[in-house]
Amino acid sequence: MTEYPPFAVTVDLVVLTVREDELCILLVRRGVPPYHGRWALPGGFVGIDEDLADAAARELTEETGVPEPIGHLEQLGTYGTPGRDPRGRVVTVAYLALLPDLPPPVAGTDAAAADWLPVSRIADAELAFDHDVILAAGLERARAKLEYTPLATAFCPAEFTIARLRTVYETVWNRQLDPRNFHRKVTGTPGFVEPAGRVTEGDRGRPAQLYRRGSADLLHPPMLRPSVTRG
Amino acid sequence: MTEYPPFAVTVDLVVLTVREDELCILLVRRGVPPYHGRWALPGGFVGIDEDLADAAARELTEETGVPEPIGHLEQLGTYGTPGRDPRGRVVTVAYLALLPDLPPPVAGTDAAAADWLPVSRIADAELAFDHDVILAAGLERARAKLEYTPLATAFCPAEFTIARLRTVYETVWNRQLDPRNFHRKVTGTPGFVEPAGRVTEGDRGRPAQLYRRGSADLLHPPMLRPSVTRG
DNA sequence: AACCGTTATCGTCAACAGGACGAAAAGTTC
DNA sequence: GAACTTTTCGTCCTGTTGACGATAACGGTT
Repeated sequence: MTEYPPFAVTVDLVVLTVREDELCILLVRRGVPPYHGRWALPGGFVGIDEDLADAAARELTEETGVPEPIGHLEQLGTYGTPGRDPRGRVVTVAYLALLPDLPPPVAGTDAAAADWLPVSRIADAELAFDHDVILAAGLERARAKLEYTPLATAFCPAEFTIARLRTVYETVWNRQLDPRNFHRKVTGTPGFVEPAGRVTEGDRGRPAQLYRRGSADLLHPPMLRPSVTRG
Repeated sequence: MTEYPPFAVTVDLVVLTVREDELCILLVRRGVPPYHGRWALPGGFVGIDEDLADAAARELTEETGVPEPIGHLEQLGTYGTPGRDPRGRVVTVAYLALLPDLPPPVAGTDAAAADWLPVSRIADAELAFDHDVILAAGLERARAKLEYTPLATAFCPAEFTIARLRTVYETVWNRQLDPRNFHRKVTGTPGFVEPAGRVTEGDRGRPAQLYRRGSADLLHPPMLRPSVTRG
């Protein structure tokens, strides 16, 4: 293998959650150069005998403390422009994680701090490396996938109400949805959700039916974003 | 950089086209070990100072002889499971290319032969490395993207008829579509196609209006695949 | 208990989109 | 010219969707 150019390979994570009606991302403040003191996506180098997905899951567990099977983790894209990392030729494989609301994260070894930040308040050029580009790709992927997959359920706990699911859509899409039409559409899409048989208690208003994620992994028909420019 | 594990990075291409009512993929027969004599996706190692997308475009031009701006090229996914390449730890970034029908390719340096093969006739375990998995991902990506993007036009020459676009959909989806409803839907979706002002000549039947690709890169409403199981 | 605010859920109606299919238009082939 | 092929427009009918009224079922207040 000495005949081929040597690269370093990392994984970086776009970890999204919905908390308090805001779409938040897990960021770490870098404790070492380069970009010392800047916010960055959590991530790290891939071991020479480690699978890419395993490395992503390992980093996710390290940063959040949650076991893997919660939420959703998928590959987002790979970024390897020469010069994107001043330490040398580093290719990073970005992963997108969608998680339910969790307790605050713990700082890792290389990170001075780790916290959930609302994506709406992340200014340009605030992030290390090309992480702003990766974040933008993750956001667009998440918004698109809510349309034609049941992945909004990954932002919810195991049992959730239709209203909770609706706030997920409203938060990620930044659009208000009609509660009655949303309820009809979600319960009418086969395999999206299935009733858990229990209801909420203690909240204001009428108790709501609880649901679990259904068996479909593609929505037919899809949940189309409103207010798209049509003819 | 010597402190980090050294990887080799390659690009591999899933190059699809529609020819003679069949979805075809560009494959090369390997002329060197490993997998000597087996069909494989075209690809190669990324230069230490080369961008990933540039490497993909370079390989595409080398194998097909077409300049880049024709068709469509996008990143598909990254595959890096340890052991997928017997030469060592190789991470490959797969790209998906959609091209109009082209003349037969020329064999490259490392390839004994290169040719278009109908995807329907590729048997299991016929491909080198994990290229069968990458091919499956490329096919599914292409099928899905025809639904909500105008990428079917990438399979067509610069000017094309609605009927030509319909055969693209029918071939990629392997489903028959009603010519009248398809015509209404395509011409009614804003930004999908725009008339070129000219008509075909010399064919059988009534001459058809020629169209170019429109300005939209997302279809509203999308072209939904028929015969999906609904309630 | 009576009332009110809040939230969940069901129903109604009109507009629109989409599949099935008839029919006319405009060429080529024999 | 007759037959055939292909494009393009129109019609009918059904199902989906957005706007919104109405009712159900709770907690809190007087």
